Amino acid sequence: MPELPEVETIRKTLAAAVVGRKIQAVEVYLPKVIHYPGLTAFHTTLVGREITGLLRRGKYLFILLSGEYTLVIHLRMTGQLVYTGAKTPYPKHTHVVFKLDAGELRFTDMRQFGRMYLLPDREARCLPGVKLLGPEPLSPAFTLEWLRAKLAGRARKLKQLLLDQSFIAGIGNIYADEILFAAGLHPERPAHELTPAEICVLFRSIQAILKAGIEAGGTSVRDYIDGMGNNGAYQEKLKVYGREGKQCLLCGAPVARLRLGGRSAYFCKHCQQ
DNA sequence: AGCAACGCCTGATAGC
DNA sequence: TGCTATCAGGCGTTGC
Repeated sequence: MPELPEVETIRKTLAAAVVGRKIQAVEVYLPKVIHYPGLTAFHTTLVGREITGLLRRGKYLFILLSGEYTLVIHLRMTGQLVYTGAKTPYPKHTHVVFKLDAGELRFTDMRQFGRMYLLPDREARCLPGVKLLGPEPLSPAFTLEWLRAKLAGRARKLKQLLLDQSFIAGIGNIYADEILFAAGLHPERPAHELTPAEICVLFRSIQAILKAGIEAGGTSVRDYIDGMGNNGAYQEKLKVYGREGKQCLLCGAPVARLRLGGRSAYFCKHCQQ
């Protein structure tokens, strides 16, 4: 599932292929993907525009277009955005195709959760899901002091706080588990219980794990591929996610799993007290 | 306000 | 073999 490192990898790999390309036609096979505007406006607004850049905010991808328009895309669980030659047959679950002056940009999504919004630049930043995002964990806005202040007085469990996009932007289930393992912190620890030293380790772990994920080109554990259709490599570095019952790579104890807010949390009972 | 539960979706897998 | 139940989980919505 595309989290911050995956969306960042898609952004980088796609930018090399599509920036400077012109949109010549758009095909929509699953209209509900287009959340705004209506289908007719979606087509007429896009055709003829040039892709001028790609930005990422949290798990959102912003495709910047000439004339100050932005196509905002959220891939949710199984969305894929791939640049390919026009002759390649459409894979299953291809829902939107942007025909460019060279090649095509295709959106496929098995579970149909992904969404697109086409808006003037100013309004794109005001989308409810975007406006409410917390700080970018790899930006200067994210500091140890900020984290310390935000954790104080929060009774929530650490894992659920890390997954809250209005707290910090871009962390999903896989990296949340890996971050907490790297920090040696139990996923159910109430946020306000952390000592200054633990907050410092958590802060460093958030940045280190996300950076490592980006350097590896993301985690291809199920559906994720980058903008050129290639797998990432971080799945080979996962320490706890998806490893229930297997030996902890630090202490050898079996990796445990518990359910938190309807999703799995993998952790080591010995290393994360 | 803060937080938990639910619905959306298809395919892989487990169990009978 | 073939059926059904369960699970994967981000996020907008709803309700406590």
